[in-house]
Amino acid sequence: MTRSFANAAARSEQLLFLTDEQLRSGIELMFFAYRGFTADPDRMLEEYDYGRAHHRALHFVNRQPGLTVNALLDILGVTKQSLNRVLRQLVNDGLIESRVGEVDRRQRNLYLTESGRALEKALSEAQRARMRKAYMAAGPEAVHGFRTVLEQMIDPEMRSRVLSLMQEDGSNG
Amino acid sequence: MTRSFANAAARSEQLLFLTDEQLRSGIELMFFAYRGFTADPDRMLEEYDYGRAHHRALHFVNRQPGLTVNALLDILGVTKQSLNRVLRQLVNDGLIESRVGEVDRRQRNLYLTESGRALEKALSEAQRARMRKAYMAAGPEAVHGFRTVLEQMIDPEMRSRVLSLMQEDGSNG
DNA sequence: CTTGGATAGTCAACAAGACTGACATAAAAT
DNA sequence: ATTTTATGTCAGTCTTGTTGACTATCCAAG
Repeated sequence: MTRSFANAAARSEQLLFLTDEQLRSGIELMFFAYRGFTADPDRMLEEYDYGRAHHRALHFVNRQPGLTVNALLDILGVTKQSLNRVLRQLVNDGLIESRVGEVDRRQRNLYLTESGRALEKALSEAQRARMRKAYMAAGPEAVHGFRTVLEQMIDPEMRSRVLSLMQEDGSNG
Repeated sequence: MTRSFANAAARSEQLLFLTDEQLRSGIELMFFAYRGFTADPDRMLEEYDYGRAHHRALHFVNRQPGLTVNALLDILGVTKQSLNRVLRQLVNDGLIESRVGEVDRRQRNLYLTESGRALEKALSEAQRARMRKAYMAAGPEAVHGFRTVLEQMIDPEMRSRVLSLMQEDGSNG
C-alpha cells in the first residue's frame, strides 16, 4: 500500500496541491506543534533548574542504559563540551551514574539512578500524555501518516540510525 | 472516511497499539524530524550571523505584512526584550522596515524590505524543498494525517489562532 | 618497553538568545 | 490630568551552544 505511492511520487505534487502556501502552513504547523510538544516537560524542568538538554540526556540514557558519552553525543548532535556540562550536573545531582568502561577504561557508561528514572518517568509521562491525546483525536490513519512524514523529514544519514534505534523497542522495560 | 474515525477515538488506543514504546518513538521522531526541519535554514543563517529567532521574525512578517510588534510577540511567545534585540538587528541591517502606525501611532507596523524578502525567500525555499520532498515521499494520505496530528499537538488556546492564521492563505503573494 | 598518535572525556572561557526587572517615551483612553 | 497601552532600552542572569587546551587511556610501531 505504501509501496504504490513511491511510483506515484511524481503525481503527488498535483494530488497534494503542493503550493507554496500549503508548504508554508506545514512549516508553521511544525513550529507551533513542536512548541506544544515541549511545553509540558519545559514547565516541569523549570522547577529543577534544568532545561531541554537535561531532558534529552535523561531520555536517551533511559532508552539505552550503559550508553557511552560518545554515542550520546552522536545522537544529540552537539559538541562534547556542551553535553558534558549537562551531564556533570546530572551526575552531581545524582540522577545519572557514570561508570568507567569495563573493556575500554577511557569510556564512561551512563545509567539512570533511582531518582533519575523517577524524573525521566515524570517528564516522559507528561509528553506521552500529550501525544496520546493528539493520536487519539487524530485517529489511527492520521498517526500512520504523521510518522511516515516525520521519518522523511529526518536527515538521510540520521534516518537509518534513528529507525534502527526505534527497532530496539521493548528491550528495556 | 476520516470522519468515521472521530467516533472511533475511544477504540483508537487499541487500534493504534498506543503502548509507551509506541509513544516514545513518536517523541523521538518529533525530535529528530524537527532537527532535520531546521537544518537547512540554520546553515544559511550562519553566514549572516543570524539565528532561528531572525528566521521566525522574517517568516511571520512576510506572512502578515504590517504586523505590529505586539502581534508578533504573541505569535512567537517570547519576551519583548528578546524579540527587540532581533528586530533591531534586522531593521539596522535593512531587512525589516518599521513604520509608525497610521491609526495608532504608538504601534510599529513591520514590513520586509526588498532584501528582507530576498532572504526570507531563500530560507523558506530551502525549508519548503525539504518539506516537499518529505510530502512526496510519504504520499497524500500521509500528509493529511501528518497535518491532523500536528494540529492536535498544538496548545489548545494557540490552536484556533494558528488555524485562522492559516486560513489567510494566498492573501499575500 | 617506550614513544607517539588516536580516542574518550573534562575543564575553562566565550557567545547567542532566551529570561527578568526597571525604566523611558509617546500616544491613546479615561 | 492621570492612567493605561505599545514600544524601546539598559543591565544582569541562565541555558546551551561554541572553540581551545588539557588529561587519561588505548594501541601500534619501533
